[in-house]
Amino acid sequence: MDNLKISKTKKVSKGDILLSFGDIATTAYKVESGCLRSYVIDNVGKEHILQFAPEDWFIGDMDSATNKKPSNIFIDAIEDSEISIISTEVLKDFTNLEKELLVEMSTKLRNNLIATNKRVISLLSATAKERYIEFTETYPTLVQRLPLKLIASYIGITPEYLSDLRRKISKSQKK
Amino acid sequence: MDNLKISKTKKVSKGDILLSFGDIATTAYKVESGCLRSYVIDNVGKEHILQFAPEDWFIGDMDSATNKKPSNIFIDAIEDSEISIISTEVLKDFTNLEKELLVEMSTKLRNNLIATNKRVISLLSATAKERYIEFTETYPTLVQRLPLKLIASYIGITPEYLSDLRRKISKSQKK
DNA sequence: ATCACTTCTTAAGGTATCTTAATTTTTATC
DNA sequence: GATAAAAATTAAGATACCTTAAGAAGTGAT
Repeated sequence: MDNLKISKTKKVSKGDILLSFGDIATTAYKVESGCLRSYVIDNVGKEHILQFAPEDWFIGDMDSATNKKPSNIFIDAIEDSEISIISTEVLKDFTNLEKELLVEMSTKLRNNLIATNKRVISLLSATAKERYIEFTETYPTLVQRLPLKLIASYIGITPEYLSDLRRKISKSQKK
Repeated sequence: MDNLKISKTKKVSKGDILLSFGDIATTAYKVESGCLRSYVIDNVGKEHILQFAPEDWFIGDMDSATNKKPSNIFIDAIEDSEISIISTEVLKDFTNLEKELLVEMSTKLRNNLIATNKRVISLLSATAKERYIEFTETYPTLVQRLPLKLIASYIGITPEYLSDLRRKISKSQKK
């Protein structure tokens, strides 16, 4: 289950930017240790996190890599990390790939799509509080590990409001 | 580009339900004419539309079909439609599929994932007004064709508020 | 054409979530 | 271990969007 062409690993420091708005993505990343994230910056300059990628996760801009167009997102390291670099050549055209790799790709794409669909459902139909609780259940280790403001950005609320929610939640649990 | 096992077509009437909450999905649908939609019902009984499927689109519950678990969604016809029924057996395990089919699947999954990611970005970072304008640009034919309340549900707002937004938008264009 | 039904509009008041800003707590650095 | 820097908390006021409700305008069936 690891047939993607992978370079030897590389170390990056917290804060290092691996992909910027406007770049055309030619590589994606597999995180060996540490944590990366992808995010957009909206019209009013605010960041919104699309993905966290801790150990064993992949991260990249599939749209930019597939369609050779300038990226709308940023990818950076939110912890000192060790990463493998993966060429995204394969994404553009699947016809010449080996069968084994195709099976791996399809499986990853399918699972990613299922997860992303769940996130859409959550954003459409759940309150901020519900989304936060979902996040803690889905990513219990990340909740411990990441600063509150990054979690707030991922679930689509401000850090101030998440702080508030946490207080309310812990208050209601004490009874 | 049409190697999925497809039955002969079937006619369904507006309002017919093809998949209900709690069902385990064993089929997906390709729409030949008309339009289907998928949606969830939230904690307070409100519908949220996940997808519209007009002509030539596929629709189904990939999570339920892949993992053989009860669906969280509904699929129904929002117009009288003609559909082809596709077995979702293939989704569970890709290892035994022909290469050609794998290429087709991967491509569809990749494109779907790119589109779904864009929707997440939009829900996280755009206002209701911006999301509506995006929708009109992305699906100009659907805007004409679908009732306002379904569009509102898709972009994550109430029909009353969308009606308001439309008025404001047309007012600002008249100047 | 008429009646029922659904969709759309409009408006008033309400709520979830945001903004701003000041204070406290935690973390990192020399 | 002191100081600076970053993160988290708290609170007050603001706003985007929702709820409710009532009327208007379409749409379909007889």
